Amino acid sequence: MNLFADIRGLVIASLDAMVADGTLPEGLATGAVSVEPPRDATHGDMATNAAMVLAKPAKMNPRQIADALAAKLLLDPRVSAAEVAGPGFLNLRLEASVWQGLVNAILTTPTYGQSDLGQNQKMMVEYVSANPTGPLHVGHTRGAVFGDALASLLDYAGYDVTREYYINDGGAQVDVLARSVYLRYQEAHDVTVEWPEGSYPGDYLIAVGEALKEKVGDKYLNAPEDEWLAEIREYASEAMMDLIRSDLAQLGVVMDSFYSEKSLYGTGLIEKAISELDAKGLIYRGTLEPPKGKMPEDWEPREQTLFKSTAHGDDVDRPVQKSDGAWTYFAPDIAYHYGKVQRGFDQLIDVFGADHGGYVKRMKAAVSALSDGKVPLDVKLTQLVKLYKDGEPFKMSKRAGTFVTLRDVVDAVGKDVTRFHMLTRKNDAPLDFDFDKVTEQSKDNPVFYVQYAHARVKSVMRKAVDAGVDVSDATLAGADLGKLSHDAEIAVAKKLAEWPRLVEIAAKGHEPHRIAFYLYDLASDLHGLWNRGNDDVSLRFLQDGDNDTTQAKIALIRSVSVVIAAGLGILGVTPAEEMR
RNA sequence: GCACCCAUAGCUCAGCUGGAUAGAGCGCUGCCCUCCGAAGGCAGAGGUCGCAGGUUCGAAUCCUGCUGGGUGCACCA
Repeated sequence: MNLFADIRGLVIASLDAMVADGTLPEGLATGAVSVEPPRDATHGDMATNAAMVLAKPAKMNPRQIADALAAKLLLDPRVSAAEVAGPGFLNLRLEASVWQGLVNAILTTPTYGQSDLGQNQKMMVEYVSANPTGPLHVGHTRGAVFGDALASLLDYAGYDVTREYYINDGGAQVDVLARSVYLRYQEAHDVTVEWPEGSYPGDYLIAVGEALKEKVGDKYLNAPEDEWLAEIREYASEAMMDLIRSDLAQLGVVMDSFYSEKSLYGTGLIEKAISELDAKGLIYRGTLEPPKGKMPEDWEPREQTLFKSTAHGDDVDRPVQKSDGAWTYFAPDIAYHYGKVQRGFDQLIDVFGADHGGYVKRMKAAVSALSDGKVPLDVKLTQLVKLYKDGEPFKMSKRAGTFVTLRDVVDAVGKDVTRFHMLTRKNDAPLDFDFDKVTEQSKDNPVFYVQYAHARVKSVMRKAVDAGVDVSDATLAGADLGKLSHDAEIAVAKKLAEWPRLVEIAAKGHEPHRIAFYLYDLASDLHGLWNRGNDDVSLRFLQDGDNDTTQAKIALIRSVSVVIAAGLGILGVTPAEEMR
C-alpha cells in the first residue's frame, strides 16, 4: 500500500477521463505528473503538478486544467477538498478515514513499505573488498555499513540483491603479507628478525605465525622463499579473510559471496574478457602520454596493450598489460566485472572508498563496453571518516599500531550506534565520528532519539498491558480507528503514509541515508504527540476506563513502532525495547 | 595541468532528482512535569543557498565560467 501511488493513479485516471470527454487533447504524456507531500502542510495533504506539466503540450492555461481536474478528483470519496494554488498546483485534502485506514493497513500488512519497484531485477552490490592483508579499519567500516544498508534497502524495494566481496588476493601485496607472516613464524621459533620497509608489522600477524608453526613445525625455518611462498600466501590470506569475516560479523554484515581475484587466473576468464573487448575494436597496442603537470620522475614511454576506455567516457585509455606482458591490476577487474555481466545481473553497484575515485570512469567504461551499455554500473564512493574523542581529533589503535580498526570502533560504541551514525550522512560527504557524541543520550544524537521513540512506544504498550488492555496486533487491527480524529494524530498517520514513497526514492537514488533522516522525523512526530498529552489530556495514549479509545491510540503509535523497526531493519540496527 | 566529489543559518547537516514563504539539531532567548519515561516538547531570533551568467511558467537543484576545500592522476593493487 502506497497512498501517494494510489492517489497518483487516481489523478492519471481522472486525466484520462478528461481526455475521453474532450476536456484535454489526446496523446499527452503523463510520465512527469507527480503527487507528493506539499512543502507546507497547510497547503493540504498532497499536491500534484499535473496542470503545470500538461499546460504546455495541451496548449491550455494551467489553472483551467487544474479546475477541471479538481472537479473530477472530488468525485472520489477519498478526496475531501481540491484547491488550485500558486502557478497551478492542485492541493488535495483527504478524508480522515483514509488516514485511519492507513493505520489499519500497517497493522495488518507486515510488509508495509516494501515495494515492487525493483521488479525482482538481479542487482549486485559489491562492497568492502578490502585487501586481505589485515583487519578492517574505520574507512572500511563506513563502506561496509553503507553497502550493507544499500543492499538491504534494495532488497526491501523489490530487487533480487547479491552482496559480494571481491578479494584482492592476486597481487604483490599478498606476497608482502606472506613474507610478514614468515617473519612472525620465525619469531615463533625464537628467531630475531628485522622488519623491512613496507612489510606488515601489525600484532595481528603474531597469532598467524604461531598457528603456522603449529601446522608445519620447523619445516620452512631455513628454507628459501620459493619453497614456502606459495603455501604461506594461501595460508596467510585465508587467515586474513577469517579475520575480516569476523570483523564484518561484529558489524552484522554477512556477505552472500566472496569472489577471489586469484581464482580468475588460469581460468581463461581474463583472456576472454579482453578478447571480448578486442572483438569490439577496443584493444590496441600503444604508448600513453605522460600526465600533464605531474611528470613521474622515472617516466619513459612504453608500448603496452591498452583498452580504449575513451570510447566509453573515460579521459584517457587505460593499460591492461604491463610492458613486460603481465596483466595490470585493471585486467582482472575487467574480467571480474565481465563475470558479473555473464552471471546475469541487471544492475551493478560498486562501493569504493573515496581514494578510488580515479577508477570510476574506467570501470564504468569497461562495464559499458562489455554489456553493450545494457548493464548500468553505479559507483558509490564513501568519503573519509574523521574520528574525534572529547572534541579532539583521534587516532591510534590498540591493536594495529597505525590505524583505528573496525573492532576498535564497535568495541567502543557498539554495532547499532556505529551503523546508524555512519548512515546519517550522505555517502559522498565526509563524516565526523565523535566517540562521545555518538553515545550521548540526547536528541542531539539521532541514534538515541530514534531508539527512544521506539522504546517509548514499547513502554506505553507495557503500561497498557498492566492496565489490562489487550494491545495485540490482531486486536489493534480491529480497533475503532474513527477515534483517531485529532489533527495531531492524523499528522502522524500522514508521516507514516510517506514511508513507502520514501523507500522508493531512497532505493532509486541508492541513498540509504534518507531512511535515517526519515526515521528521525518520524521519531520527532511521535515525541511531539506524546508531549501534546501534557496540555491536552485527551491526547494521552492511555485513556483510563476507555479501552476502545486507548486501543485506537495505541494502534497509531504501534504503527509508528512498526515503521521504525522496519527502517532500522534496513539500516541493520536493532530496535530498542527500552532505554537503559 | 586534468578528472571526480563538496560549498545551504554562528556550528554540524537535510532538502523527496526543476516546484509554493529554503528546513532540522546544537548554541542563544522565553515557556511546559500533582501527567503513559522532561533521556522529552512548544515558541522566538538567526539565510544574497560560494560568486557571475544562462536555460523556463519556476533554479539551492540543470548548463557554462570563476573562487575556495577534499581526493586521485602511466608499467603499484
